[in-house]
Amino acid sequence: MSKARCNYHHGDLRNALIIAAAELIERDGTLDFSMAETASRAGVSTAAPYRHFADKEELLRGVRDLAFLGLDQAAITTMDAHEEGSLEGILALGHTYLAFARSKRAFFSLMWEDRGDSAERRLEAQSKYGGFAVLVNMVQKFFEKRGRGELDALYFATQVWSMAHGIATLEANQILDLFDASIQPEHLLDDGARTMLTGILSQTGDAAIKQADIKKPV
Amino acid sequence: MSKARCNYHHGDLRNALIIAAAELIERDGTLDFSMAETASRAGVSTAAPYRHFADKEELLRGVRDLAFLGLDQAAITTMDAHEEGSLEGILALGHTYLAFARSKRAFFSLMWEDRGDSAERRLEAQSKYGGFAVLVNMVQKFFEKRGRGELDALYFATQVWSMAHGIATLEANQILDLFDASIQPEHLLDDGARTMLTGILSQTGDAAIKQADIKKPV
DNA sequence: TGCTTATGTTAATCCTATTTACATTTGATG
DNA sequence: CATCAAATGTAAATAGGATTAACATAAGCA
Repeated sequence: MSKARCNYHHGDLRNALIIAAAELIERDGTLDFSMAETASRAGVSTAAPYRHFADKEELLRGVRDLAFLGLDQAAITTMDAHEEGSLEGILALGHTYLAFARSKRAFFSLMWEDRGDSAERRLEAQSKYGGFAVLVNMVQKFFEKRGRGELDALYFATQVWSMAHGIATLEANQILDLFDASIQPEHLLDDGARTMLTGILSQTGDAAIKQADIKKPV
Repeated sequence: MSKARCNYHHGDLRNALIIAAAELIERDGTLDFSMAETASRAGVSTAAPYRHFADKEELLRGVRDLAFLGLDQAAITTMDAHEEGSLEGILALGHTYLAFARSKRAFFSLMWEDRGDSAERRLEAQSKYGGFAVLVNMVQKFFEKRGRGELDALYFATQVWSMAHGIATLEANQILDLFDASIQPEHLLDDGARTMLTGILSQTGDAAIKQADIKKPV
């Protein structure tokens, strides 16, 4: 296509806008970027974004998807760097999560904030939380390696994730150190995760299975 | 004072505005209320709020303080309804926390979001988190009742709180049920809290103390 | 080539926060 | 009590930012 064509039609404006918005969020550390600046950064007029996004919320959801890709990638890298089924790998994944929350605060809050997604979006959302899938997988391998593959990995992964998420959220918002300046988030997380994962193992098989069974009382 | 006086000077506009804003947040379920509507709801002109708050952020901080009072009150009520030192009381406190997060989503996120508080505000903030103080107290009593008063209640309370906070946050944003529709947040929390609190007790005194000691490695 | 759709542009429009200039009240002080 | 300064309100701008309307250009295709 000719230069003129290239000049008028961007070609991939949708993604360019998502990236531009992400850069502004990164630059200012807040989600309060302006549509106008985003557009100008992508080299188009202020109205152009509305050809690709109904409103700012929709653009924000696009940025969120991008952020999830980043976290998922980090999770996979961490998993690959550790022995399959090792506790250490799971703890490292927690550190990765904490590091992400700290270094990308705005993105982190954007990712988990409820932005009134449509039903369809919620349905496909599950596939986006790749990081969580990685955790479930690692917990499963952790149990299997110890001959306890019958334990509900999804359940325990959710439990560990909840704790990691709580610490990460509090840490991202600088609340954790308010009560105890010497607190060490990673240690708190390691300790808690270890307790939850090995606690179930130390019980007798029967008792353990029993606890696993009652995890979802009717 | 005369009627005329009452009419012109509100008398307690600052608080009236905080309450008006809280009502709008409650009504719409979002923090995106307008200053103008807040003012009119309090019966004053749109510029009046600026005599009491530098900007919307400051008003929001006022609302946040109010929200903390509500949570603290709920925490105290829960504590008073249970036997001192009982595990059940601690679990009930977790349920109170979850219920608050679910029924007051907007307030809940407002409370923990980092809103760039000044250093002074951060200093006095600790006194505001009364709910957490209640938890620390209950954990302390829990340990004492079992002859393990030497354990670090602040540390374990933080651990339990982190988990409760994670579950509450995920639940408030409707994320927890995305992976497992049948998941029961309160059960997840009870189970996790029980594991963390009784896990430490089941160890031998020496081992337990050792673990407690290494909780804050230098 | 000529039509239809997609994608951009410019110039409004609208909503809301915040400020400015002016008015009223209160409270302290002589 | 009379008066002045500070506090608290009001009405009328100002400003910034999202979103839309009307119009232009490019692409894809019959």
